[in-house]
Amino acid sequence: MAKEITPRSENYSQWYNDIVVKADLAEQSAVRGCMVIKPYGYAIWEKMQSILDKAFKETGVQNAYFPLFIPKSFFSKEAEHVAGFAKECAVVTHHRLMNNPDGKGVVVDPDAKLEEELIVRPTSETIIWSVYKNWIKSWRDLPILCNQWCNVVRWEMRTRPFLRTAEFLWQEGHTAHATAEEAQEESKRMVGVYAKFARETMALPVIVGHKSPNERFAGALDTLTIEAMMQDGKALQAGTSHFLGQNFAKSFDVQFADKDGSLQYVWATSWGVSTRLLGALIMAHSDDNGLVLPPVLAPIQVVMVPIYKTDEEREAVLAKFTEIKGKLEAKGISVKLDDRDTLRPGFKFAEWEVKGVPVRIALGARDLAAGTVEVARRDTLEKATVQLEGVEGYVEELLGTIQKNIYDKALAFRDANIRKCDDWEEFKTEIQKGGFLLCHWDGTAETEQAIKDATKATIRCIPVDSCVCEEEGRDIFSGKPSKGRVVFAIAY
RNA sequence: CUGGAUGUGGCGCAGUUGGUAGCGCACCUGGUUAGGGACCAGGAGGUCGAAGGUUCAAGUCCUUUCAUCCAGACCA
Repeated sequence: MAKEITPRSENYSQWYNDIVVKADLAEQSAVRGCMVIKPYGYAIWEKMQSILDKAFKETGVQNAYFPLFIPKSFFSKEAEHVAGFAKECAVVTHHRLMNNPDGKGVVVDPDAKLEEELIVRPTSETIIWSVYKNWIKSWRDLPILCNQWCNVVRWEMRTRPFLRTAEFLWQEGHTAHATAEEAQEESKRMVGVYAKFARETMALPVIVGHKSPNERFAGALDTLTIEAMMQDGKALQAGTSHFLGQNFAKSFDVQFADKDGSLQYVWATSWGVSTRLLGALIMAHSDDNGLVLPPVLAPIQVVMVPIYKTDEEREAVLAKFTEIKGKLEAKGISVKLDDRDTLRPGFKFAEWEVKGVPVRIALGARDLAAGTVEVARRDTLEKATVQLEGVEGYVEELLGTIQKNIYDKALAFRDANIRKCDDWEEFKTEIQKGGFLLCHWDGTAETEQAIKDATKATIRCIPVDSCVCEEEGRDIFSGKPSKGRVVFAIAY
């Protein structure tokens, strides 16, 4: 089985695609720009979902579900919002097919044209706010904290597995509050949930910050983001949390009677992360041998590969493995005993490596005689011979070590690729090398746009919890005064 | 939408100046193997993206068309 992966250094895109395919995460589908997420890839997504979902619920958020289709009239109520999404919407115009009169296949029945077209949701703000209008009458009804796990469709011109697909899975939270402060706090709380998840679960050292006005969500007053650095030095927006002000409340006329009897528009937030997180995971941690999964997210944390020549040896090894497996599972560790009799050990080693399983245990007659076992770790590819007795404790500790090591490695990489830059000429060449540049910015959209036009670099965020750099300086492009540095990078 | 490229067994590819399709991997059978992607022997599987044209003869030449990939443009 050919599983060679193109080295990162040769073609980063190809390297990424290879890992997606060869680690058995996803494949291309018959529909342009849409992918099939395979069981192994989906299992990782399910782990992400369960951890995030728990974190959401701890903050009082409840899950709900809203329609896939949005009447065109709903969608066009918020002017900025529609401007942001209009170019990439799938539209339902008919509701029936009929046999082709010329006998070949089926055609759309022209008589089944919808009076009002339906938009396949690119995001659900509009349909949700049309519903919230009926839910909200009094200050006692607030806050409303809903999240939905669903798919959305954005007809992107160019797609890439996980990073940008025409259809993708995500969660979108939509909250309604009585005051601006409360809404802003909610928005901050949720970006905090994302940052904690990215760092502790995905081992991704993200930077939290505000988006510049140019990069904000269509219809938001403020957008908070977690920005990650990929191994080619490019930035990836991994999650966002928006303070929507009263824009949607006003567009959908959502008002409530306040304690003092006055009628007020509610304040809103929305926040989301998507299967793009899987793309971030792949690009941040993988190496040229394949996927590297942080133990917390790995569907299989430990794989056992038996080595034997005879049936007697096989039975003895499998019996010992089954015993260890029980002990590991008792500690909550997910274990796969690869007892396939048709494949050789070397093949299995390579296969599980491509799939990113954090720990591999190999056991053969030689080990049984010596009372030892071989434990290999995916992140460093190191192998150790350890005592069979108590190996479950060793493995449990190792999983924690690996989780931490993957994070530390990514953090060291990120920090090695962040630098300050105060000279425009230097900026133009440095930014092309990848990595983040911390530069002064005068706060204007014009400057930001000019820099983007000249270099393709955008302001990834105005950091609030790492790389914070509040100091007086002069804008790298315009030379105007600045109160602090922001993060510039070329992004996915 | 702009460039560039590619469509040939499941996957990856070769196929000279046109002569009726081949290789590697995977698959099936049998055997030997087994501590880093095994080996030997045998076997099955394709009207070469689609449509039309030139020709005695088209995977190969011409026209049209469809699809995909890469780089742009685009993208909360």
